[in-house]
Amino acid sequence: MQKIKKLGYSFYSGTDVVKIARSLLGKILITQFNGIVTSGRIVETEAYEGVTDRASHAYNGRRTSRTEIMFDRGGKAYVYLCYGIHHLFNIVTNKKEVPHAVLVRAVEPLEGIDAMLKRTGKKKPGFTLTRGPGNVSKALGIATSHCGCDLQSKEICVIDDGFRISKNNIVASPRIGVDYAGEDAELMYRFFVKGNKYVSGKTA
DNA sequence: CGACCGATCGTCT
DNA sequence: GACGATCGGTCGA
Repeated sequence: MQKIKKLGYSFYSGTDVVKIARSLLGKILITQFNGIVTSGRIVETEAYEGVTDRASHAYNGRRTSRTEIMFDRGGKAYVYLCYGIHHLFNIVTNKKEVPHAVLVRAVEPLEGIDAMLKRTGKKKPGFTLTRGPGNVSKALGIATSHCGCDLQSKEICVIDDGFRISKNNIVASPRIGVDYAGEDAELMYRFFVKGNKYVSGKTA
């Protein structure tokens, strides 16, 4: 039996969001809504570095009712609607008033695959089930109504089950879909597990 | 394959 | 009134 522990505030309150995004690879994201448990191992993340990052919703200190939760302490969920269809799940990091966040772009399904199939309307488990941020939220049942949810709660949390990914199996790349961010679009703020079939976009 | 396109709506200008 | 931190289907090479 390996050691399993829920990630706490000390993990999320770290000041280096890029490092946290990398550390989240291999951790397990669990949701429990209405008694239904679904979980998956995180295999792809992106860091959004708040006020200095043109790709971030909080760039230049932009603070609105939508982005308000990012200014809270690390360890909260930031969920927002993209393209009117997709609910994207982010983890708020750093201290209060520092709006850093990590977008979870892909997980590898573990528990509750039946529930995931039901939620996504897919018939068979496949690599597209939890590939890409829209699909992750859909499969795990995360919606904008969960924005602000505390990751110490039983509804949404991340655990470390002792699984480790070796350094040479972690790849860094520019983020996806942020071409509007100018030079910041080139930052190597995306991390994923080399060769994992659930990783979205180009895996080179 | 890759390129293109429609869906769909809250948020910000 | 325009526009996304997207997805999946379709079309053509």
